[in-house]
Amino acid sequence: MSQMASMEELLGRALAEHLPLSAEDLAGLLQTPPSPELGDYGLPCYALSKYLHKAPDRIAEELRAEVELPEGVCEARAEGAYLNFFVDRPAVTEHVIRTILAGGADYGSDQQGAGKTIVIDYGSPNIAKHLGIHHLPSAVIGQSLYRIYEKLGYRCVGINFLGDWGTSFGRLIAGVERYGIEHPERLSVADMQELYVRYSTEADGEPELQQAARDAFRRLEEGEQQAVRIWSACREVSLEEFDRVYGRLGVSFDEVRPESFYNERLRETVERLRRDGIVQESQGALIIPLYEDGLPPCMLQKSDGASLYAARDLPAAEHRWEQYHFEKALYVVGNEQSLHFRQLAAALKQMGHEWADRIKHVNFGLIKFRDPETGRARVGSTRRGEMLLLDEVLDEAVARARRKIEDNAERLEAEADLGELAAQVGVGAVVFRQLSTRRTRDVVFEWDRMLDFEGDTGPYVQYAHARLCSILRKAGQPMAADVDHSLLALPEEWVLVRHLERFPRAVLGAAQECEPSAIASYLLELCADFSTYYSAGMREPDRRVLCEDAATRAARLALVEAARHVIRSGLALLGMAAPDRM
RNA sequence: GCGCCCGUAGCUCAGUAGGACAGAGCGGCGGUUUCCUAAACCGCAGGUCGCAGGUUCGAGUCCUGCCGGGCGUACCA
Repeated sequence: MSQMASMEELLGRALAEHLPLSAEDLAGLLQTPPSPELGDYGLPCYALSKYLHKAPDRIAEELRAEVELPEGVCEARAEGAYLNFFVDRPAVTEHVIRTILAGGADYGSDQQGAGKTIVIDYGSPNIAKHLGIHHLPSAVIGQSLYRIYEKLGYRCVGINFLGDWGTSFGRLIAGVERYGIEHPERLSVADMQELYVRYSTEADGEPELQQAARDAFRRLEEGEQQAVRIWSACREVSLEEFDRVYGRLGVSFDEVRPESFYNERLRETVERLRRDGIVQESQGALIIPLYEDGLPPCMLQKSDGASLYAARDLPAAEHRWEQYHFEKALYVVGNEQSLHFRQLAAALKQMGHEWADRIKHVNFGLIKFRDPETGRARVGSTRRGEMLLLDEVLDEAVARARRKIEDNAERLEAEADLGELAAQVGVGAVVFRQLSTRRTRDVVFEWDRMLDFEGDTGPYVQYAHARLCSILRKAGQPMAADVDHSLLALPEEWVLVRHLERFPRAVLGAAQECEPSAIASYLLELCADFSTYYSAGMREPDRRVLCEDAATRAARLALVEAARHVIRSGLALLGMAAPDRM
């Protein structure tokens, strides 16, 4: 959808007539003054003085006199070293609101990704274990990036790369055999986890048991029937649980691809690497030396011949390339694996894959827990019982949301809405909390913080949306086809319009940085502006959306409708529901 | 030792390709509900932007060094 040139572009072109810079560069220099009284757009002239060899405030003054104001701009003022522009607010307001209402859910969309594919690897849990709170970041960041890139026109492929292969499954198999479990298919995930811990504990300091586990994994790799039977039973049970929990979070995938899928290819890959002289044997293990890249070697096989996860990532990456010829392949995986992904890219490069640099590790901070004794934060461990289940956290969030909703039950239309609404708000709080902070920061888990519904939270945004919906319901009239936008003259209304105008840029920024928190921050600010506007109408009936004057009311309703669209779209980009009432 | 991430108000965090006086939420104090949903709004208090240099007309933002925390660093993923 081609839109009219933005105000920045128009101003950039006008300024370029008088300056030795391109219209694009000048448009980029424009910023929004700290307060609306100063102007709507501002150009800092400091940087220009090195081209013009004049004092910045003189440049501002001279430009003010010279520049021919483009249509829609009504005044330019020199303010010290800044040249500030005042736009024709009704015209901009009309343009912004019309664009949003015409585009609907498409507002903020872009065609930059047309014809391009982005592969996103997220989720990626290990089977035979519950999904814990530490699985939250990858799942929701990945899902949000998926939606953000999709909005920009990319074809996205979400892949859940299941950890179903590796030495740890040797212990599980050995455990089933050792403890005489006859029907492994009847084990629950909890049973498997317990079995794993039991065996690991027992094997501690027992070389025979450790050896038995290694043997079991080797038997699995060799395709021995009993090992395969136990392992695949465990996988089935795990998959069911993953489906359910990811479903609660609103997370889904296009492909659920187990690591074991690459078992065959792995052999071929290793053979090929041997032929090409890329791998070396070292201390009985198989490695790809990466000294030239300043990295430790990438280890493919242990000295007992069992494969390592790095070995599985190579054929998986090649396979993804063959399937999709991706523009980018994102791996939404924690900080702690940053070395692994640098090795992966370097190894692929050595294998001659030019596309290796299209791989991007979208890292995120760890979820940590406060040690009750030392007071210090550190990564949780299953052994210390610090494994918090994703299910538990969501259950608690939904329960709290439910209580809150019951306090305001009169707002609901039907009893039946309660369960679903509680889920939308409770889960929304958890998802938003994760996505509201820049992804690389570590976070210390705290119940009250994770489940907060007030202040800078998901429910705050959802609440603003519900209020907007409520106004529209109460209006009880269809959206007027033609409204007089000049009636939106309140300062708070102008602030809102400027904010709505920024949404497309927020989406582009979030995509560029792979940073969903940019959307979350945007929404919080937008909703704060709306809440201020809304509350101003509490005291003064004239300032309400549903005011006396019919024409003003119609114009304000259009603004409300536009804001509702944007909040709804923003929440969708975060993978959150936008309930109509709460 | 080396690598990656982080270090902004008591706490949790924003700070847009270096630019107009460092912002928000929580917590604290004080207000707001005959009024479009108070999961809200308004006001007050609170900051040597880890430290020291450097680049620049200008640095929370860029460079170097150091300090503090986290996570990695060949047979886990």
